[in-house]
Amino acid sequence: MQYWLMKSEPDEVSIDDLAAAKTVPWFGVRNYQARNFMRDAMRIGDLAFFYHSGCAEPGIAGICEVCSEPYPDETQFSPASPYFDPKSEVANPRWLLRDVRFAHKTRYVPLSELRIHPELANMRLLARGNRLSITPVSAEEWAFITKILMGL
DNA sequence: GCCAACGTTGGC
DNA sequence: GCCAACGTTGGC
Repeated sequence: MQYWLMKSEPDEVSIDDLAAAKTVPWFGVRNYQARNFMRDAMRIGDLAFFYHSGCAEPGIAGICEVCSEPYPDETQFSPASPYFDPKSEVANPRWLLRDVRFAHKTRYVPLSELRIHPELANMRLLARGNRLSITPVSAEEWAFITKILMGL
């Protein structure tokens, strides 16, 4: 069992959108490292913090659960999509994704609050220059953040 | 809108 | 395989 943090722009898919849809494909990832996490490292049942990025106050908005095996991201083949990749072939898709299922909406924990805690100093999300949209979360970090969520 | 940091591309 | 140029991410 591995833990993750997955970034989504709330204008595109927010935690409320996920709650309404129950399950969504994690489309639009166009970074090989993030793709490899989805393709190779994730397992069904893994839990992830659902993080709002690219908004006024970025932060953790909820928890979701990985609920499918990897399969091709349809948007890579759709010329109308901003995620269209003309170099990807249907027979050999470049971009794979997994479905995630809504688990909980949590208290909103802003990035600025995460940065305060020395316990989270080594969190991948907080590393200087980090741009990965999917990052692993250690069991210790997961437990600490979960405690923060319940404690306040 | 700015810009630091990083990833990708492509010429050599 | 190097690396400069370019594009993107994402916080501020």
